[in-house]
Amino acid sequence: MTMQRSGKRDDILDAAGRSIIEKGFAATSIEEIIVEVGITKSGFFYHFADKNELAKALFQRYIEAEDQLFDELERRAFELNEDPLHGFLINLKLLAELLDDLPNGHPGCLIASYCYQSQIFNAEIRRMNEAAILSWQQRFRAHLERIAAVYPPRLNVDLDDMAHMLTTIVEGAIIVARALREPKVLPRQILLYREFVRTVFQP
Amino acid sequence: MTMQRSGKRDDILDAAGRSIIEKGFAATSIEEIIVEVGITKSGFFYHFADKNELAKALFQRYIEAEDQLFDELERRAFELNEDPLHGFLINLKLLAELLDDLPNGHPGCLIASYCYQSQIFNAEIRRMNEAAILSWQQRFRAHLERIAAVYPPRLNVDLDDMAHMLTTIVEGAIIVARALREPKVLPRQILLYREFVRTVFQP
DNA sequence: TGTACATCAGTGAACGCGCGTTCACTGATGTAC
DNA sequence: TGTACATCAGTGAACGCGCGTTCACTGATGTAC
Repeated sequence: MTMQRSGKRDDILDAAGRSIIEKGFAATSIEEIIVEVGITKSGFFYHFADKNELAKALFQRYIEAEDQLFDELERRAFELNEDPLHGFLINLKLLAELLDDLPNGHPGCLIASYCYQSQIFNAEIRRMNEAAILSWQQRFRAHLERIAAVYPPRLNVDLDDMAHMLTTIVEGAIIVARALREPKVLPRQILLYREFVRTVFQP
Repeated sequence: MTMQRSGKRDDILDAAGRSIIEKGFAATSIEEIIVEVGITKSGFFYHFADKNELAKALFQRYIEAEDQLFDELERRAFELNEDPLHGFLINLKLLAELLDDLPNGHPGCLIASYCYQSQIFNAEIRRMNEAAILSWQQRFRAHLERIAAVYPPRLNVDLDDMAHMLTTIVEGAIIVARALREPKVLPRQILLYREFVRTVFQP
């Protein structure tokens, strides 16, 4: 009989993630995390060398989850059809539906949350933040290029800007949705972006 | 000979604003503010009852400046023409140019910065945040309604969503621009939104 | 014009609390021989 | 199978520092009579 994985490390990451999204990293104390998880402070420092290591681990875990999620959505979107435009439009629809279901807005918040407190993190985390946004940019840009090869754009728009626009809208809509306490803003903005993409490319 | 206004209060607000946008509110200490301004800690507490009052005053000052700025841009955009669509397109162009010039991204950041640390502020500040976003929403929505009355939209889009989209894009683009250290993202995204508006309404 | 008082814009010293971090130790489980 | 040692996942107590806040006081300017 093998020992059950205790998973306290993951519990710490869960609790920290929730709190950081609510209050920011600086305002989230190790004390409150360990109370929620049910360990002592020394238990925390067994898992993480310092508070910055916690931020890093949380960010890594989040980016991996996000990448897997995008992969999965793409897979489902292109499963039953091969047209790049149609597939991307389905992809966006699925993304909107997913973010509609998620209760507290999706974790994408972390990027913005970190971004607004960048000076308290070390350079490594700032590089990770940059890399994450660039990888999404490239992912979206690849879609748009495949589309443009088949459907010449009817407007003179820059594909890089179009790709950045999706990241921009997701991050921005999370802020607006939180500030207004209207979670629907996020899926609705994604669907509006979808209309824009359709208008640009559809004959 | 009247005494020159010392303006230490404004100095405090300036220094605090800069630091909060860099590091967030919780990570900005009163200590570092007073060092930058050149007063003692007690001097700080002469001007503000506590740290939350500082946040509130900063936010108020920022919202007033932002409103005046939008008023001014509208005035200039509609000075030489009366067409609602043409005027709004000029308005967006002016906004993009303005944000292109501003060195550190515009202060719009504060909204997002506060939003991501909302739990450390009191309800009053959260209400102010909500009110600010709603007032922009109404401002943009009024433009779009005037446009739609003259130019029936060629796409089936919701005007509320279209209005929210501008706020969304500004807030989101600030994040992307900061994370990538590419300030041009902000003006470019606004111009892309402008293309969208043009496409929706222009015959 | 002189005096008394009020206000403005702070100073200086002290406070207690909570924070992140350290360090020596421990009890339960795993591994080698 | 028993024993010795190693590792894992923490505990408990203590640390010093910096934070936000308080409070009695002050020197310069403004105002009333």
